[in-house]
Amino acid sequence: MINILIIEDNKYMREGWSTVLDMEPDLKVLAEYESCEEAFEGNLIPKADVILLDIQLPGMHGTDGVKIIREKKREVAVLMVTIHDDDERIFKALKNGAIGYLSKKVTPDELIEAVHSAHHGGSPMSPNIARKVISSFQQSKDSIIDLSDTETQVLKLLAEGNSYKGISKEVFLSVDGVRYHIRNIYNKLEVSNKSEAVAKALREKLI
Amino acid sequence: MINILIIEDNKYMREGWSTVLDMEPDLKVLAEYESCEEAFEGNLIPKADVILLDIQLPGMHGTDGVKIIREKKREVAVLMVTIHDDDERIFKALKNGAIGYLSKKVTPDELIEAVHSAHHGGSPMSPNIARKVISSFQQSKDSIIDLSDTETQVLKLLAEGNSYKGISKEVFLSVDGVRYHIRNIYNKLEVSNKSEAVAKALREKLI
DNA sequence: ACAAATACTGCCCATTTGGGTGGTTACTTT
DNA sequence: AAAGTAACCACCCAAATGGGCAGTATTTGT
Repeated sequence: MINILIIEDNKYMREGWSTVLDMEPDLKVLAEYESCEEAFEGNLIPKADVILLDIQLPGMHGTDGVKIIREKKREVAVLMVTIHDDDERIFKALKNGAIGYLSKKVTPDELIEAVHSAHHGGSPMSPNIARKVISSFQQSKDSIIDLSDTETQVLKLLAEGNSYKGISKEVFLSVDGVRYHIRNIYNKLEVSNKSEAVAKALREKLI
Repeated sequence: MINILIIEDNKYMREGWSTVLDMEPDLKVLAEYESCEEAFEGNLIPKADVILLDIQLPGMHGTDGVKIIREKKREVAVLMVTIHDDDERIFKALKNGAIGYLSKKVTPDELIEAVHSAHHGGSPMSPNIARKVISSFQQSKDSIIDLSDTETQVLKLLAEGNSYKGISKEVFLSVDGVRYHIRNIYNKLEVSNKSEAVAKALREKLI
Protein backbone atom coordinates (compact mmCIF):
# COMPACT_ATOMS: atom_id res chain seq x y z
CA MET A 1 0.00 0.00 0.00
CA ILE A 2 1.43 3.34 -1.05
CA ASN A 3 0.45 6.21 1.25
CA ILE A 4 0.00 9.56 -0.45
CA LEU A 5 -0.30 13.17 0.66
CA ILE A 6 -1.55 15.93 -1.59
CA ILE A 7 -0.58 19.56 -1.09
CA GLU A 8 -2.34 21.76 -3.61
CA ASP A 9 -4.38 24.92 -3.14
CA ASN A 10 -6.87 24.36 -5.96
CA LYS A 11 -9.73 22.43 -4.42
CA TYR A 12 -11.03 20.85 -7.62
CA MET A 13 -7.63 19.70 -8.76
CA ARG A 14 -6.85 18.30 -5.32
CA GLU A 15 -10.08 16.39 -5.02
CA GLY A 16 -9.84 15.19 -8.59
CA TRP A 17 -6.46 13.63 -7.98
CA SER A 18 -7.53 12.26 -4.67
CA THR A 19 -10.49 10.47 -6.19
CA VAL A 20 -8.46 9.07 -9.04
CA LEU A 21 -5.70 7.79 -6.79
CA ASP A 22 -7.96 6.36 -4.12
CA MET A 23 -9.67 4.21 -6.70
CA GLU A 24 -6.49 2.24 -7.16
CA PRO A 25 -6.33 -0.75 -4.85
CA ASP A 26 -2.71 -0.19 -3.82
CA LEU A 27 -2.87 3.58 -3.36
CA LYS A 28 -4.24 5.46 -0.39
CA VAL A 29 -4.53 9.22 -0.02
CA LEU A 30 -3.86 9.88 3.66
CA ALA A 31 -4.71 13.56 3.57
CA GLU A 32 -5.08 16.66 1.41
CA TYR A 33 -3.72 20.07 2.34
CA GLU A 34 -3.98 23.55 0.90
CA SER A 35 -0.52 24.68 1.92
CA CYS A 36 2.81 23.45 3.23
CA GLU A 37 2.14 25.00 6.62
CA GLU A 38 -1.09 23.07 6.96
CA ALA A 39 0.69 19.88 5.97
CA PHE A 40 3.34 20.40 8.62
CA GLU A 41 0.68 20.77 11.28
CA GLY A 42 -1.03 17.62 10.05
CA ASN A 43 1.99 15.57 11.17
CA LEU A 44 1.29 12.85 8.64
CA ILE A 45 4.48 13.35 6.65
CA PRO A 46 6.32 10.53 8.42
CA LYS A 47 3.53 8.20 7.34
CA ALA A 48 3.70 9.16 3.67
CA ASP A 49 5.45 7.31 0.86
CA VAL A 50 4.69 9.75 -1.93
CA ILE A 51 3.77 13.43 -1.70
CA LEU A 52 2.27 15.42 -4.54
CA LEU A 53 3.37 19.01 -4.02
CA ASP A 54 2.24 22.03 -5.97
CA ILE A 55 4.86 24.65 -6.74
CA GLN A 56 2.76 27.78 -6.52
CA LEU A 57 1.16 27.79 -3.11
CA PRO A 58 -0.19 30.37 -0.69
CA GLY A 59 2.40 30.87 2.03
CA MET A 60 5.51 28.79 1.65
CA HIS A 61 6.56 28.05 -1.89
CA GLY A 62 6.58 24.40 -2.88
CA THR A 63 10.23 24.57 -3.86
CA ASP A 64 11.07 25.47 -0.26
CA GLY A 65 8.49 23.14 1.22
CA VAL A 66 10.15 20.11 -0.29
CA LYS A 67 13.30 20.83 1.68
CA ILE A 68 11.48 20.85 5.00
CA ILE A 69 9.49 17.77 4.07
CA ARG A 70 12.68 15.87 3.32
CA GLU A 71 14.12 16.97 6.64
CA LYS A 72 11.11 15.43 8.35
CA LYS A 73 11.28 12.23 6.34
CA ARG A 74 14.21 11.54 4.07
CA GLU A 75 12.78 8.48 2.31
CA VAL A 76 9.62 10.16 1.05
CA ALA A 77 9.30 10.64 -2.70
CA VAL A 78 8.20 14.20 -3.41
CA LEU A 79 6.65 14.82 -6.80
CA MET A 80 6.32 18.45 -7.86
CA VAL A 81 3.21 19.32 -9.81
CA THR A 82 3.16 22.52 -11.80
CA ILE A 83 1.74 24.48 -14.68
CA HIS A 84 4.91 26.45 -15.41
CA ASP A 85 8.14 24.70 -16.17
CA ASP A 86 10.71 27.43 -15.85
CA ASP A 87 14.25 26.28 -15.34
CA GLU A 88 15.00 28.07 -12.14
CA ARG A 89 12.16 26.53 -10.18
CA ILE A 90 12.75 23.09 -11.57
CA PHE A 91 16.35 23.03 -10.50
CA LYS A 92 15.64 24.60 -7.15
CA ALA A 93 13.03 21.95 -6.38
CA LEU A 94 15.28 19.14 -7.52
CA LYS A 95 18.20 20.50 -5.55
CA ASN A 96 15.98 20.64 -2.48
CA GLY A 97 15.07 17.00 -2.83
CA ALA A 98 12.14 16.56 -5.23
CA ILE A 99 12.44 13.40 -7.30
CA GLY A 100 10.03 14.15 -10.12
CA TYR A 101 8.23 16.88 -11.94
CA LEU A 102 4.74 16.54 -13.35
CA SER A 103 2.69 18.89 -15.44
CA LYS A 104 -0.80 19.66 -14.13
CA LYS A 105 -2.08 18.47 -17.47
CA VAL A 106 -1.35 14.83 -16.64
CA THR A 107 -4.04 12.31 -17.43
CA PRO A 108 -5.34 10.12 -14.60
CA ASP A 109 -3.46 7.14 -15.98
CA GLU A 110 -0.23 9.08 -16.13
CA LEU A 111 -0.74 10.29 -12.59
CA ILE A 112 -1.21 6.78 -11.27
CA GLU A 113 1.75 5.56 -13.25
CA ALA A 114 3.87 8.45 -11.95
CA VAL A 115 3.04 7.66 -8.34
CA HIS A 116 3.95 4.02 -8.84
CA SER A 117 7.15 4.92 -10.61
CA ALA A 118 8.12 7.42 -7.93
CA HIS A 119 7.63 4.81 -5.27
CA HIS A 120 9.66 2.19 -7.11
CA GLY A 121 12.84 4.18 -7.63
CA GLY A 122 11.88 6.05 -10.75
CA SER A 123 11.75 9.75 -11.47
CA PRO A 124 8.65 10.67 -13.42
CA MET A 125 9.05 13.82 -15.47
CA SER A 126 7.27 15.29 -18.42
CA PRO A 127 9.39 14.93 -21.57
CA ASN A 128 10.41 18.56 -21.99
CA ILE A 129 11.48 18.78 -18.36
CA ALA A 130 13.52 15.63 -18.74
CA ARG A 131 15.27 17.23 -21.66
CA LYS A 132 16.04 20.36 -19.68
CA VAL A 133 17.51 18.31 -16.88
CA ILE A 134 19.64 16.35 -19.30
CA SER A 135 20.73 19.48 -21.12
CA SER A 136 22.02 20.95 -17.88
CA PHE A 137 24.82 18.40 -17.98
CA GLN A 138 26.04 19.62 -21.31
CA GLN A 139 28.12 22.63 -22.10
CA SER A 140 26.00 25.43 -23.49
CA LYS A 141 26.82 25.62 -27.17
CA ASP A 142 27.57 29.34 -27.27
CA SER A 143 30.14 29.13 -24.48
CA ILE A 144 32.65 26.85 -26.10
CA ILE A 145 35.80 28.02 -24.40
CA ASP A 146 38.57 25.98 -25.89
CA LEU A 147 41.32 25.32 -23.37
CA SER A 148 44.48 23.47 -24.31
CA ASP A 149 45.38 20.22 -22.55
CA THR A 150 47.95 21.90 -20.33
CA GLU A 151 45.53 24.67 -19.45
CA THR A 152 42.85 22.17 -18.48
CA GLN A 153 45.30 20.25 -16.36
CA VAL A 154 46.54 23.40 -14.63
CA LEU A 155 42.98 24.47 -13.98
CA LYS A 156 42.16 21.12 -12.42
CA LEU A 157 45.17 21.42 -10.16
CA LEU A 158 44.12 24.92 -9.18
CA ALA A 159 40.66 23.62 -8.29
CA GLU A 160 42.32 21.06 -6.04
CA GLY A 161 43.87 23.90 -4.11
CA ASN A 162 47.45 23.66 -5.36
CA SER A 163 49.75 26.65 -5.31
CA TYR A 164 51.71 27.69 -8.38
CA LYS A 165 54.69 25.91 -6.91
CA GLY A 166 52.71 22.74 -6.32
CA ILE A 167 51.39 22.82 -9.86
CA SER A 168 54.82 23.44 -11.33
CA LYS A 169 56.01 20.20 -9.75
CA GLU A 170 53.07 18.25 -11.14
CA VAL A 171 53.42 19.46 -14.70
CA PHE A 172 57.22 19.71 -14.79
CA LEU A 173 57.36 23.41 -15.56
CA SER A 174 58.87 26.39 -13.82
CA VAL A 175 56.62 28.44 -11.58
CA ASP A 176 56.67 31.16 -14.21
CA GLY A 177 55.74 28.62 -16.84
CA VAL A 178 52.69 27.79 -14.78
CA ARG A 179 51.93 31.49 -14.46
CA TYR A 180 52.09 31.81 -18.22
CA HIS A 181 49.31 29.26 -18.60
CA ILE A 182 47.27 30.71 -15.81
CA ARG A 183 47.40 34.12 -17.44
CA ASN A 184 46.14 32.56 -20.67
CA ILE A 185 43.39 30.79 -18.77
CA TYR A 186 42.34 34.08 -17.19
CA ASN A 187 42.19 35.70 -20.61
CA LYS A 188 40.10 32.94 -22.12
CA LEU A 189 37.74 32.79 -19.17
CA GLU A 190 37.71 36.57 -18.77
CA VAL A 191 38.53 36.43 -15.09
CA SER A 192 41.39 37.69 -12.99
CA ASN A 193 41.92 35.36 -10.08
CA LYS A 194 41.95 31.74 -9.07
CA SER A 195 38.60 31.40 -7.39
CA GLU A 196 36.69 33.08 -10.18
CA ALA A 197 38.49 30.92 -12.72
CA VAL A 198 37.68 27.75 -10.82
CA ALA A 199 34.06 28.78 -10.35
CA LYS A 200 33.64 29.56 -14.03
CA ALA A 201 35.40 26.39 -15.11
CA LEU A 202 33.14 24.25 -12.95
CA ARG A 203 29.99 26.07 -13.99
CA GLU A 204 30.87 25.79 -17.67
CA LYS A 205 31.85 22.17 -17.10
CA LEU A 206 35.36 22.70 -18.41
CA ILE A 207 36.91 20.53 -15.73
CA MET B 1 9.50 10.79 -41.32
CA ILE B 2 12.12 10.19 -38.63
CA ASN B 3 15.44 8.94 -39.96
CA ILE B 4 17.29 6.53 -37.70
CA LEU B 5 20.80 5.11 -37.50
CA ILE B 6 21.68 2.11 -35.38
CA ILE B 7 25.19 1.54 -34.07
CA GLU B 8 25.38 -1.76 -32.20
CA ASP B 9 27.78 -4.67 -32.52
CA ASN B 10 25.36 -7.46 -31.74
CA LYS B 11 23.86 -8.51 -35.03
CA TYR B 12 20.65 -10.00 -33.67
CA MET B 13 19.89 -7.06 -31.46
CA ARG B 14 20.60 -4.62 -34.26
CA GLU B 15 18.42 -6.41 -36.77
CA GLY B 16 15.68 -6.91 -34.24
CA TRP B 17 15.45 -3.21 -33.55
CA SER B 18 15.71 -2.37 -37.20
CA THR B 19 12.79 -4.60 -38.07
CA VAL B 20 10.67 -3.26 -35.25
CA LEU B 21 11.34 0.35 -36.08
CA ASP B 22 10.97 0.01 -39.84
CA MET B 23 7.49 -1.36 -39.37
CA GLU B 24 6.33 1.99 -38.08
CA PRO B 25 5.04 4.16 -40.90
CA ASP B 26 6.85 7.31 -39.72
CA LEU B 27 10.19 5.71 -38.86
CA LYS B 28 12.93 4.77 -41.27
CA VAL B 29 16.20 3.06 -40.41
CA LEU B 30 18.74 4.57 -42.80
CA ALA B 31 21.58 2.27 -41.91
CA GLU B 32 23.00 -0.11 -39.31
CA TYR B 33 26.63 -0.14 -38.21
CA GLU B 34 28.75 -2.34 -36.01
CA SER B 35 31.00 0.41 -34.70
CA CYS B 36 31.38 4.17 -34.49
CA GLU B 37 34.21 4.12 -36.98
CA GLU B 38 32.03 2.37 -39.53
CA ALA B 39 29.28 4.89 -38.93
CA PHE B 40 31.61 7.82 -39.53
CA GLU B 41 32.66 6.34 -42.88
CA GLY B 42 29.05 5.84 -43.86
CA ASN B 43 28.56 9.62 -43.89
CA LEU B 44 24.87 9.33 -43.14
CA ILE B 45 25.01 11.09 -39.79
CA PRO B 46 23.96 14.45 -41.25
CA LYS B 47 20.82 12.77 -42.56
CA ALA B 48 19.84 11.23 -39.25
CA ASP B 49 17.29 12.51 -36.75
CA VAL B 50 17.77 9.88 -34.08
CA ILE B 51 20.75 7.60 -33.48
CA LEU B 52 20.66 4.50 -31.29
CA LEU B 53 24.14 4.06 -29.94
CA ASP B 54 25.46 1.14 -27.95
CA ILE B 55 27.86 1.94 -25.13
CA GLN B 56 30.12 -1.08 -25.27
CA LEU B 57 31.44 -1.26 -28.81
CA PRO B 58 34.52 -2.67 -30.52
CA GLY B 59 36.90 0.21 -31.24
CA MET B 60 35.69 3.58 -30.07
CA HIS B 61 33.53 3.57 -26.96
CA GLY B 62 29.98 4.82 -27.39
CA THR B 63 30.44 7.47 -24.73
CA ASP B 64 33.18 9.04 -26.86
CA GLY B 65 31.40 8.38 -30.12
CA VAL B 66 28.47 10.55 -29.12
CA LYS B 67 30.76 13.54 -28.86
CA ILE B 68 32.03 13.16 -32.41
CA ILE B 69 28.55 12.49 -33.71
CA ARG B 70 27.29 15.72 -32.16
CA GLU B 71 30.20 17.59 -33.71
CA LYS B 72 29.07 16.34 -37.11
CA LYS B 73 25.43 17.16 -36.52
CA ARG B 74 24.39 19.13 -33.48
CA GLU B 75 20.62 18.62 -33.87
CA VAL B 76 20.69 14.84 -33.85
CA ALA B 77 19.16 13.06 -30.87
CA VAL B 78 21.53 10.38 -29.65
CA LEU B 79 20.01 7.65 -27.51
CA MET B 80 22.43 5.46 -25.59
CA VAL B 81 21.47 1.81 -25.31
CA THR B 82 23.15 -0.29 -22.66
CA ILE B 83 23.04 -3.30 -20.41
CA HIS B 84 25.04 -1.72 -17.58
CA ASP B 85 23.94 1.45 -15.94
CA ASP B 86 26.96 2.52 -13.97
CA ASP B 87 27.04 6.15 -13.00
CA GLU B 88 30.32 7.12 -14.57
CA ARG B 89 29.34 6.07 -18.07
CA ILE B 90 25.91 7.57 -17.84
CA PHE B 91 27.21 10.99 -16.90
CA LYS B 92 30.03 10.87 -19.40
CA ALA B 93 27.63 10.08 -22.21
CA LEU B 94 25.19 12.78 -21.14
CA LYS B 95 27.98 15.33 -20.79
CA ASN B 96 29.13 14.43 -24.28
CA GLY B 97 25.70 15.11 -25.72
CA ALA B 98 23.49 12.04 -25.42
CA ILE B 99 19.87 12.91 -24.68
CA GLY B 100 18.55 9.62 -23.39
CA TYR B 101 19.50 6.31 -21.93
CA LEU B 102 17.73 3.06 -22.67
CA SER B 103 18.19 -0.37 -21.24
CA LYS B 104 18.71 -3.17 -23.77
CA LYS B 105 15.77 -4.87 -22.15
CA VAL B 106 13.29 -2.41 -23.68
CA THR B 107 10.19 -3.86 -25.23
CA PRO B 108 9.46 -3.05 -28.91
CA ASP B 109 6.72 -0.66 -27.89
CA GLU B 110 8.99 1.17 -25.47
CA LEU B 111 11.66 1.43 -28.15
CA ILE B 112 9.28 3.00 -30.64
CA GLU B 113 7.94 5.32 -27.98
CA ALA B 114 11.48 6.30 -26.97
CA VAL B 115 12.45 7.18 -30.54
CA HIS B 116 9.37 9.32 -30.95
CA SER B 117 9.95 11.00 -27.61
CA ALA B 118 13.61 11.66 -28.40
CA HIS B 119 12.65 13.27 -31.66
CA HIS B 120 10.02 15.47 -30.07
CA GLY B 121 12.15 17.07 -27.41
CA GLY B 122 11.91 14.41 -24.74
CA SER B 123 14.61 12.48 -22.98
CA PRO B 124 13.67 8.83 -22.67
CA MET B 125 15.37 7.13 -19.77
CA SER B 126 14.73 3.98 -17.81
CA PRO B 127 13.35 4.81 -14.36
CA ASN B 128 16.41 3.95 -12.30
CA ILE B 129 18.65 6.00 -14.57
CA ALA B 130 16.29 8.94 -14.31
CA ARG B 131 16.54 8.71 -10.55
CA LYS B 132 20.33 8.69 -10.68
CA VAL B 133 20.33 11.75 -12.88
CA ILE B 134 17.95 13.57 -10.56
CA SER B 135 19.89 12.53 -7.49
CA SER B 136 23.00 14.09 -8.90
CA PHE B 137 21.42 17.47 -8.32
CA GLN B 138 21.02 16.85 -4.64
CA GLN B 139 23.57 17.09 -1.91
CA SER B 140 24.79 13.67 -0.87
CA LYS B 141 23.26 12.99 2.52
CA ASP B 142 26.52 12.13 4.28
CA SER B 143 28.16 15.40 3.33
CA ILE B 144 25.80 17.83 4.96
CA ILE B 145 28.13 20.73 5.59
CA ASP B 146 26.11 23.34 7.39
CA LEU B 147 27.25 26.86 6.52
CA SER B 148 25.74 29.91 8.16
CA ASP B 149 24.03 32.53 6.04
CA THR B 150 26.98 34.89 6.22
CA GLU B 151 29.38 32.10 5.34
CA THR B 152 27.34 31.13 2.32
CA GLN B 153 27.19 34.73 1.19
CA VAL B 154 30.92 35.20 1.63
CA LEU B 155 31.58 31.99 -0.27
CA LYS B 156 29.41 33.16 -3.14
CA LEU B 157 31.29 36.43 -3.28
CA LEU B 158 34.59 34.56 -3.28
CA ALA B 159 33.39 32.46 -6.21
CA GLU B 160 32.63 35.66 -8.06
CA GLY B 161 36.26 36.61 -7.75
CA ASN B 162 36.00 39.26 -5.04
CA SER B 163 38.94 40.06 -2.80
CA TYR B 164 38.56 40.20 0.97
CA LYS B 165 38.32 43.95 0.65
CA GLY B 166 35.62 43.72 -1.99
CA ILE B 167 33.66 41.29 0.12
CA SER B 168 33.97 43.43 3.22
CA LYS B 169 32.25 46.27 1.36
CA GLU B 170 29.42 44.02 0.22
CA VAL B 171 28.67 42.55 3.64
CA PHE B 172 29.47 45.65 5.70
CA LEU B 173 32.19 44.06 7.76
CA SER B 174 35.83 44.82 8.29
CA VAL B 175 38.37 42.93 6.19
CA ASP B 176 39.31 40.99 9.29
CA GLY B 177 35.69 40.24 9.92
CA VAL B 178 35.52 38.69 6.49
CA ARG B 179 38.67 36.73 7.23
CA TYR B 180 37.05 35.39 10.37
CA HIS B 181 34.26 33.87 8.30
CA ILE B 182 36.59 32.61 5.64
CA ARG B 183 38.66 30.81 8.24
CA ASN B 184 35.52 29.15 9.54
CA ILE B 185 34.55 28.18 6.01
CA TYR B 186 37.97 26.61 5.47
CA ASN B 187 37.57 24.62 8.66
CA LYS B 188 34.13 23.35 7.77
CA LEU B 189 35.13 22.47 4.24
CA GLU B 190 38.50 21.14 5.31
CA VAL B 191 40.38 23.23 2.77
CA SER B 192 42.97 25.93 3.05
CA ASN B 193 42.58 28.32 0.19
CA LYS B 194 40.05 30.11 -1.95
CA SER B 195 40.06 28.02 -5.09
CA GLU B 196 39.73 24.74 -3.26
CA ALA B 197 36.93 26.16 -1.15
CA VAL B 198 35.08 27.40 -4.22
CA ALA B 199 35.59 24.10 -6.02
CA LYS B 200 34.32 22.10 -3.08
CA ALA B 201 31.38 24.40 -2.51
CA LEU B 202 30.29 24.10 -6.13
CA ARG B 203 30.78 20.35 -6.23
CA GLU B 204 28.86 19.86 -3.00
CA LYS B 205 26.21 22.26 -4.26
CA LEU B 206 26.59 24.56 -1.27
CA ILE B 207 26.36 27.68 -3.41
C1' DA C 1 63.83 31.94 -45.94
C1' DC C 2 61.32 35.06 -42.93
C1' DA C 3 57.63 36.74 -40.22
C1' DA C 4 54.51 35.29 -36.84
C1' DA C 5 52.72 32.61 -33.41
C1' DT C 6 53.35 29.38 -29.52
C1' DA C 7 55.31 27.83 -25.34
C1' DC C 8 57.78 28.77 -22.16
C1' DT C 9 61.41 31.28 -18.52
C1' DG C 10 62.85 35.21 -15.67
C1' DC C 11 62.47 39.29 -12.85
C1' DC C 12 60.21 43.51 -10.59
C1' DC C 13 56.74 45.00 -7.55
C1' DA C 14 52.42 45.96 -5.34
C1' DT C 15 48.62 43.57 -3.47
C1' DT C 16 46.35 39.62 -1.54
C1' DT C 17 46.30 35.68 1.09
C1' DG C 18 46.61 32.60 5.06
C1' DG C 19 48.12 31.44 9.70
C1' DG C 20 48.77 32.83 14.36
C1' DT C 21 47.48 35.41 18.34
C1' DG C 22 44.85 38.44 21.20
C1' DG C 23 40.91 41.49 22.37
C1' DT C 24 35.77 43.03 22.77
C1' DT C 25 30.94 42.46 23.09
C1' DA C 26 26.66 39.98 23.41
C1' DC C 27 24.14 36.08 24.27
C1' DT C 28 23.66 31.21 26.43
C1' DT C 29 24.27 27.69 29.49
C1' DT C 30 24.87 25.94 33.88
C1' DA D 1 27.65 34.51 38.94
C1' DA D 2 30.94 32.10 36.15
C1' DA D 3 32.05 29.86 32.05
C1' DG D 4 31.45 29.25 27.35
C1' DT D 5 30.24 30.43 22.77
C1' DA D 6 29.63 33.01 18.57
C1' DA D 7 30.62 37.02 15.93
C1' DC D 8 33.33 40.24 15.19
C1' DC D 9 37.90 43.64 14.92
C1' DA D 10 42.99 44.23 14.84
C1' DC D 11 47.82 43.54 14.06
C1' DC D 12 52.12 40.78 12.61
C1' DC D 13 54.36 38.47 9.00
C1' DA D 14 55.69 35.27 5.48
C1' DA D 15 54.12 33.28 1.39
C1' DA D 16 51.26 33.43 -2.67
C1' DT D 17 49.30 35.94 -6.29
C1' DG D 18 48.60 39.00 -10.41
C1' DG D 19 50.20 42.38 -13.74
C1' DG D 20 53.76 44.22 -16.60
C1' DC D 21 57.69 43.66 -19.32
C1' DA D 22 61.61 41.29 -21.59
C1' DG D 23 63.84 37.39 -23.60
C1' DT D 24 64.52 32.61 -25.85
C1' DA D 25 63.54 28.30 -28.44
C1' DT D 26 60.60 25.91 -31.46
C1' DT D 27 57.04 25.44 -34.68
C1' DT D 28 54.19 27.12 -38.34
C1' DG D 29 52.56 29.64 -42.32
C1' DT D 30 53.69 31.71 -46.74
